[in-house]
Amino acid sequence: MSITISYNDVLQNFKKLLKQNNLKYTAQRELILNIIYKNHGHFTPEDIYNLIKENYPDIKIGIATIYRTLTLLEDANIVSSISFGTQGKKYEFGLKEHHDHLVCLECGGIEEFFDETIEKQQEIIAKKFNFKMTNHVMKITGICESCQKKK
Amino acid sequence: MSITISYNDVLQNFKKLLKQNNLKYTAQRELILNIIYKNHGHFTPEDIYNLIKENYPDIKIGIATIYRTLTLLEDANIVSSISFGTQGKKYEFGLKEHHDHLVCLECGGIEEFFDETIEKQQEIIAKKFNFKMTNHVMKITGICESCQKKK
DNA sequence: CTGACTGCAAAATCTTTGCAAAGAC
DNA sequence: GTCTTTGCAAAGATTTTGCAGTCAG
Repeated sequence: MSITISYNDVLQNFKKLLKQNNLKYTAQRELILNIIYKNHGHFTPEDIYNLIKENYPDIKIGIATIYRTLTLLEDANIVSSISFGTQGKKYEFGLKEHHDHLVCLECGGIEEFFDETIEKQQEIIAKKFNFKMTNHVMKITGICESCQKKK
Repeated sequence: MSITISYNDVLQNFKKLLKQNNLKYTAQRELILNIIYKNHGHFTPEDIYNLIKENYPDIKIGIATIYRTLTLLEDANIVSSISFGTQGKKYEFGLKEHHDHLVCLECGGIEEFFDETIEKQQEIIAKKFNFKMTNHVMKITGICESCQKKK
């Protein structure tokens, strides 16, 4: 479903990108990327902040840096975000194009899926409206299997 | 594509619903429903607030009432909302189930579409994951036809 | 060195809440 | 009259920004 890229490659790519844009490679930026890459999952900026505080108590970091870095990483198509209305966004490693989400209303868990039919159909729709598609989001909300069983 | 319901029917339905839930029919609630129904389109709470201020200068209303009423109307499945990350939500008349959206990044305009293939595929996916779907959102972002022409 | 980056705290957004006064029934 | 609703302003929650000090290259 998706090609696995080693962290080393990801990091090299990130460094190259920073250099190309006259940006600097810093411990904070690396750490944020590292956390998103290694903890496969979906994180709010606060999640990432807390994870860094817990696991790297020596590193000084502010929440603003998390936001700034996530914006940077998203612009660079290294991470992507999924929005939760008023309750903010969650970020994950990789490009949004590659999959969509099933979001559980009960536990907040997220499952991912990729569906060729939906991908293709989106392109057909965009074409029909002469719409130049740059992105798309598909989110199915409901109750996940394990939360259904709990009851 | 959708059945047209007269405003009178909508209003009667709303009144009945209020009564059933021991809620009161007020000028503010009616006005908010009215605006969403008559101005076919997508509105932020602030849009609605401004429209009321402009068109009904005699009515006193606070932004909190708009939020409270929109929540009420959404719970009652009379209006639905579409989320824009940090930048809040837009509300429109009618149920979300009936269509999805094409959102222009340039002008912020929204076009609606309904696609049978996508609707069905969503159900297939939910079933595959044993996921009890209660709702879904599909949003295609990009540049709309008229904004492409402007350049 | 120089300009980019950072943390901090303050500001900006958007939304919700507490409360006394007003209004629906 | 009773109980809900309202407007207001204050509080929350999340995100962004200004700035002086720090750090990468």
